[in-house]
Amino acid sequence: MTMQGRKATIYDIAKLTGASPSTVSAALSGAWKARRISEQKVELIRRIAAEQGYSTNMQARGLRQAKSGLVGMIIPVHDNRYFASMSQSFEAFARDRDLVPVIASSMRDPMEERRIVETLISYAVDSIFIAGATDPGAITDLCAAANMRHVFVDLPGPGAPSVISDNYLGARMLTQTLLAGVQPRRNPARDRIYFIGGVATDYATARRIEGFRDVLTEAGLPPSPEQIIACGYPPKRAMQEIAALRDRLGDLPAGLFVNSLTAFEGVLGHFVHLPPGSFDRSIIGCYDYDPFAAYLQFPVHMVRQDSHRLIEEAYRLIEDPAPGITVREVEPALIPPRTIYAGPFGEHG
Amino acid sequence: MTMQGRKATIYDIAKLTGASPSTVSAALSGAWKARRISEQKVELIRRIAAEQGYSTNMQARGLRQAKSGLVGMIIPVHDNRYFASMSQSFEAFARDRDLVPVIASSMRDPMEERRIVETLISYAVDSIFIAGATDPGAITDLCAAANMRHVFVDLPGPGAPSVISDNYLGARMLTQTLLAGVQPRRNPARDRIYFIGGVATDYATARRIEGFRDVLTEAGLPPSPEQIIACGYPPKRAMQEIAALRDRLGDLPAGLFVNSLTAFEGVLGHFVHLPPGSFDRSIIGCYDYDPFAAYLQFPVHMVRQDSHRLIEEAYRLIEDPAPGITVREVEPALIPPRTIYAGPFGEHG
DNA sequence: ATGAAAGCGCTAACAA
DNA sequence: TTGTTAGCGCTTTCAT
Repeated sequence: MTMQGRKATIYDIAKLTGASPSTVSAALSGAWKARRISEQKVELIRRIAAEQGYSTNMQARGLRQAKSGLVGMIIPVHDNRYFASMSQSFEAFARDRDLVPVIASSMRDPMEERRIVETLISYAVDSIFIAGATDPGAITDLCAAANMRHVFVDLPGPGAPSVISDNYLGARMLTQTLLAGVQPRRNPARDRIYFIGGVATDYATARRIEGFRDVLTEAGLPPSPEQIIACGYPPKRAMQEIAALRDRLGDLPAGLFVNSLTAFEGVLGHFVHLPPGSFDRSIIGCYDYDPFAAYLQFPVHMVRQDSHRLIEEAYRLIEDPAPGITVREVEPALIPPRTIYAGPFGEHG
Repeated sequence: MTMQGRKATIYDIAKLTGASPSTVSAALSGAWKARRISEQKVELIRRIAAEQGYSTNMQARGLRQAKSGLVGMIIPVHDNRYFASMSQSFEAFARDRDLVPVIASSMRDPMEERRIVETLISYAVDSIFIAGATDPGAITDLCAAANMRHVFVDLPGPGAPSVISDNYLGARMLTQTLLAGVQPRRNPARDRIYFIGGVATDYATARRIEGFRDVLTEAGLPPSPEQIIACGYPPKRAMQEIAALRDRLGDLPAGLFVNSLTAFEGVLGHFVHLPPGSFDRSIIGCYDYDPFAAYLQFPVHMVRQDSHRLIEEAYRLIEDPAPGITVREVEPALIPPRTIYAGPFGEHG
């Protein structure tokens, strides 16, 4: 054990072991069978390197090999159960491949999104996973110019493979469930199901609205435009909108399809001020799952997207790209109220 | 707009603009006042660079400057509201400094923790933030050997500055609140407050147990050992333990101090099977805040640790290190039941 | 079975 | 005001 100032390099180890830098490099990087270095020497080099606290300078290796050992992912926000579990899976699969994950959040800002992609390219990441992109076209352009492999998760992008969850199916399932549970009170406006949250031009939201609309239409209850309140993702907006809706209706609607956890947070922010029992005549659903939302004061039907499989498939698509632009769909699951689902990392805390 | 195979380098731009590589470098890196390059030339270089889709190769720059522009952080898990909001803040502050955050989760595995530190060192990150370390000593050793600046968040480490939240105070506040709310039923064992979750040897948990114990002792109710169930963080363990406890007592205890969100998830997993009304005679508290936990079927008193300030202070300590080993404490806040708190990123979704 | 040397793309001294 | 050159630490031919 030595060391003080500078970090040890292969030259230091070379000097200490009497081998050449290239031998040290090969011994330490595992490329030593090909070079047929004696096991003895490898042992010695390994020992001395460990003693010196040597570790490969990844910037140098990366520069030389024109790759970094990093993988990038862009998510809208960290502080959201859906994306947080994506991060967890992304990291796990990255580790399996000895890659270091770099996860950045865009706050759903297209400008920020592009900045992040440029940064990741600068760092020569292996590939980029883009979840919940707001401007997939721009991203593909940037990546194409830099010859960067990328995959879209959660919404399809042009010119790159995508793995998305079946939003149409999920929305249908949730809407059907809500529909089966509405308790009419002879108040036409109130007795409808409302859709709240998300951005209507976002792919995922658009597909969910389609599912929502189709199920209602098939039931002979085609939704009017004011039933679809795509007020964005920020909690505050959803809070304002649900308050306004309740004002208009004089009550909560018979059914509520909340389109994201963040919108649901806002809805909850409003509910908090309501007297208990206010929800008895409403049925609530949320697209996306949160364990704590499973046991609220009122039952909540949730759709759980399988973020783990989403990421797994995304890695697959990146690693052996099929010819043409692939779009792979993963089925979401309906989680009944009061159900705690333990994810793939449930053993940890 | 050109480009096909290789990415453009400063040499390409140099050739295209008739300037030298170093001029191009200076023009593009912003170091050009010092070099007094004519604005004209800078403009030209900028334009051509943009046209060529040039972007700095950060591995090369990093190798040359012996730093990478990356900052590392280690958290136990991504999928947890407390650590997820830390990530969000960590990223925001990193961006302010033009640094790229690399966030890795250790799953509270000391081995993994060390592996991550080594990896981050290999990538020459600027500094490392360690949240919820399980083996701070080992981390400091590794960092010291590599001369790596680091800061402990959430628990104090040896040989490096730390910024922690005042766990003792938070636990006192929460315990006092619970104590004030217990509804005795003349059943000595049941009428007590139980502490569940966490690892007794972890710093944070230890401090919280102290606070818990002290408040109870001051109230003339010194806790017996079986009142403190430090069964770890995994939800499943907490679920088993709360079930066992309920078996022993024949009922839920009068008060429950849940020591983390993950343990709380487990507790909830048990509660789900209980008939409604089971909680009317229990008062529940949770150390750490989750917006969805604010509106459960039963009221929950929560302690919100100010992760944003924690991270802010940590950056401060890293950037101008005070002489000696600093430990800075940040006060947590008690959040009453049914309160939705909007964090610093509440505008986003 | 091993060593010498070139070069990845950049920046920083040093010249001019 | 700008150009030349060395070198960051590594991998990789090419010799031997």
